[in-house]
Amino acid sequence: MPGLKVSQLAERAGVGIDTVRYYERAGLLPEPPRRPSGYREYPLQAIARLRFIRRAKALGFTLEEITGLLELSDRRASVKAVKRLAQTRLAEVEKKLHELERVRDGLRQLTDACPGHGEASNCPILSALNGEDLQ
Amino acid sequence: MPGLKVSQLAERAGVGIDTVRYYERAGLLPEPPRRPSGYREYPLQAIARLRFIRRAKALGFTLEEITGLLELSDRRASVKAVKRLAQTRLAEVEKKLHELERVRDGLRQLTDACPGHGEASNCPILSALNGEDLQ
DNA sequence: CTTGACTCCGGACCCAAGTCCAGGGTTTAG
DNA sequence: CTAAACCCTGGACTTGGGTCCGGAGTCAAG
Repeated sequence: MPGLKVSQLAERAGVGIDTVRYYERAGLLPEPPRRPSGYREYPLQAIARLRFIRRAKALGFTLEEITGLLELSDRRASVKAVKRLAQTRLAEVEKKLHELERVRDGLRQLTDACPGHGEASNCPILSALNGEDLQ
Repeated sequence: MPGLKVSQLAERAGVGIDTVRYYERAGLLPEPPRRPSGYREYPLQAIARLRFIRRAKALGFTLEEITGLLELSDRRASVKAVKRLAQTRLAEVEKKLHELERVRDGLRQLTDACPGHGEASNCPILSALNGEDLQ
């Protein structure tokens, strides 16, 4: 009883129809068999594959990285490589996190120091952007 | 002694020449006077303005937000509005930070649980992406 | 005066990850 | 049988922040 149409697949996987076709072009989703009319007929596993992609995206993997993950998964290849990919991604996330923490601290310092009224020349935010040190 | 050429301005502000011209088109940098030949001649303040933009970008403001900041600064307008902008940006940063923390925790849990060897079917990372709960 | 470095302009191109469109053909419910 | 709803393709467009290109004009040193 397989034989999902693209819209049914998209529905059940929670993505757009165009996204399904885009993933196919991008090599994340294998080309499904076609009806004589040209309509794509997806097996039920395609749903799982799309959900895999969605979950990986939620963890911040790019489509390129997900392609790698899917290949590893398909080839039943070394768990080592999978773990490496996840660790790499984790390191990136941590780096980004630290950058954002720096930014947050800078903004917090500035907004805390700003009285919220008065002359622009007394605004520490503008002063900082103008390169004057926040003493 | 003002009269910086575009390359001199770009150099001293630490941006590319095309970026200077792009900022002009985008309305962040006022159009400078021209020589009869058409060459732009920048006043020294232009350096400060470009550096302002760089610093604001480092705090994660978009060019659109920076345009607003520059206007407020130019109009010597209410410090209140400046502070509001900074607070909005701070809130966005904090939101993004929390998202990334969630992602980090997810990845960490997965990489910690993964033995790093053995069969793909035992890999908690692939299992999680496949939608099996990490018990 | 010539040469090489600089500048001008408009427009094309880049990245990711889709989204939208037109102009066809197909399927299905009534 | 017909009309609505679906599907096909290829290609253009989106967002943000630039970057690159080509052909033509200009400027400074020797």
